[in-house]
Amino acid sequence: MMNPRVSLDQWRTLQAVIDYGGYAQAAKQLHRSQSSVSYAVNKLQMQLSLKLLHIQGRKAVLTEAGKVLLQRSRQLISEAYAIEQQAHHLQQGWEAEIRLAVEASYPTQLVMDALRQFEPLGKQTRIRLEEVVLSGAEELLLNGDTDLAISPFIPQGFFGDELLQVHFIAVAHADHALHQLERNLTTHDLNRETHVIISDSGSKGMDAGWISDARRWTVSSPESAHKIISNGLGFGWLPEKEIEQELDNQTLKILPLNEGRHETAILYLVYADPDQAGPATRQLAAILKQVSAEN
Amino acid sequence: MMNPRVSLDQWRTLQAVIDYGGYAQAAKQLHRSQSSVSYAVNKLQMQLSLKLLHIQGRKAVLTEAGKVLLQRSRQLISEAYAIEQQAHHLQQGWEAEIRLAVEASYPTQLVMDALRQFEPLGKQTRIRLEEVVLSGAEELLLNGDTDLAISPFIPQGFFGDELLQVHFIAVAHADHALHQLERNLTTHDLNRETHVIISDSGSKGMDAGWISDARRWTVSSPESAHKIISNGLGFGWLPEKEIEQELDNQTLKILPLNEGRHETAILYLVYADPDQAGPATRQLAAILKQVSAEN
DNA sequence: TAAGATATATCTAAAATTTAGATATGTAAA
DNA sequence: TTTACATATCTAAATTTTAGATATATCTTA
Repeated sequence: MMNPRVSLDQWRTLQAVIDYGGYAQAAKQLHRSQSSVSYAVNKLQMQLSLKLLHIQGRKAVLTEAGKVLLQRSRQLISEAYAIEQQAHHLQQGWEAEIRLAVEASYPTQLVMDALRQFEPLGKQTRIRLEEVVLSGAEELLLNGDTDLAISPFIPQGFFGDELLQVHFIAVAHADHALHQLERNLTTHDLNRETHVIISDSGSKGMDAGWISDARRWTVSSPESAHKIISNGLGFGWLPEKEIEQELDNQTLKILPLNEGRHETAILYLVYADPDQAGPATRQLAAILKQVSAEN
Repeated sequence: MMNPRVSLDQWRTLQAVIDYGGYAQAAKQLHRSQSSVSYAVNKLQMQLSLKLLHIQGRKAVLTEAGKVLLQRSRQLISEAYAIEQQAHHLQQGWEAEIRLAVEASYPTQLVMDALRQFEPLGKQTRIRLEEVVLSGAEELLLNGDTDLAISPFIPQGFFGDELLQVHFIAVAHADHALHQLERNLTTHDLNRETHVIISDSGSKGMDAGWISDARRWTVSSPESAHKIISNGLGFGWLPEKEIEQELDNQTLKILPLNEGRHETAILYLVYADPDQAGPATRQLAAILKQVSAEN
């Protein structure tokens, strides 16, 4: 097995000799005697059977081998230190990992903004991000497979805060048949065309839209739905924010429905367990609320 | 400054407890007493103010924090060990880095084959690969900026071995004007067409081909030349190996020249200094000769 | 070129850390 | 309940590391 014989302290001492410009200076900085520093470095060189420093005049200078190994040892030391930092964060209750489930209609940009803000505060906390659709978040919450979820509803027995309202608009490509009728559309009109709907990533199979549609395409992400509709292959409800530009330049047009032209989905931030949530989870939750509110 | 307080030995001991299934077993494997192992792990937990193990029944089991930190500490230990390995290789004279300059007309596949063979023998030796053209290798050799070079000639005062002969063939795309004449070509014919030549990556500016060409495109790599010629935008001499397929399927055709239809470039493996070359450099040189000979 | 200042090397005893061995305590299996 | 197994703790011994004193070497400067 791997059994390092050189101690971190020895590497650290070597670094100090170089960084502070000599054995004596290193000794002072490390609050140790010069002979102690000398001992540590000599032992290191002895163990490696390799000279890392040579005395040039009366100054210690790195050999070629010394340069190479010093550089690697710096990484080693900082990794060792980072582990201890993480231990400290864990000791204070910081989680090593947060599992976050995000409903796909929640704007990706906001997730990214939140993670960027969280990162420096996150103290070594990894984020495991899962994108889910509709009841997908609920399923993860019920199974205890996520710590936080952004979901369009709050499952029974859970707590959550409103994060964001997403406005869905019924649209089709400007060239789509539904836009050629030039009158308000009826259910009958819609039933003759391909309806693009987003399927559920959970296993419960709750579908949005009219389940009764004869002709429909089911896709697993809003991006796919968007792409299909933008290509004129069907109609459907898409998040307002995502299609602003296409509405502006008239590639997509709002369907002239009598009702249901707009649908609003409210996205909630749901905790797996608000009491057991650690400080990192709370921190991330706060940031998510903030970026959502700013939006 | 970063000053780890936990020693490698402590992390190593924690690992042993887990890997060998208990304090007693770890002690046996580490040739230490059970109380010594107990002491090391306790000190570790004390220093981190964090429980890493808890006793379940009469067995030591990792806590959640313990799992996270153990995993990271494994990396730490193996990095520490790797540094010592590299020290050993350096001690034996293995170079930390080999700088290799390769003439672009040397087949990339052979470089890759050689590096793949070298890697396990290379003992932590990094390779710095530079692709050069014509006098580029010479310049690096003269400036001491490379250890090994694959070059089309051996600069004054250097030593080298023949590696490979590269056959260049004068070609143009089948649809190219030069192929429509259906007779042997004259210098005059060539001068009316675009000649694609490879420029020099050195600063001396030795160009291959006829410097006198009125119409010529100068490119900095054989790949670019190949691409241009394959697109019918000019003619030029390309390495036989690289265009075998295109000659077979007749996209490229050999120019019916009276002379100079073929040109042979000999590539040499040149040492910056054969006496000072370390074992890794010699090893790599041997592999390069071998893969070149097999070709 | 000699003296003083600066820097590393080495020696020894003291201090600190780590280890082993003995024993205590607690759990699981027979 | 007894036995076997596993970790915890205590103390003294062994080992490692440290400090302080001093030696040796180099650079600076007069």
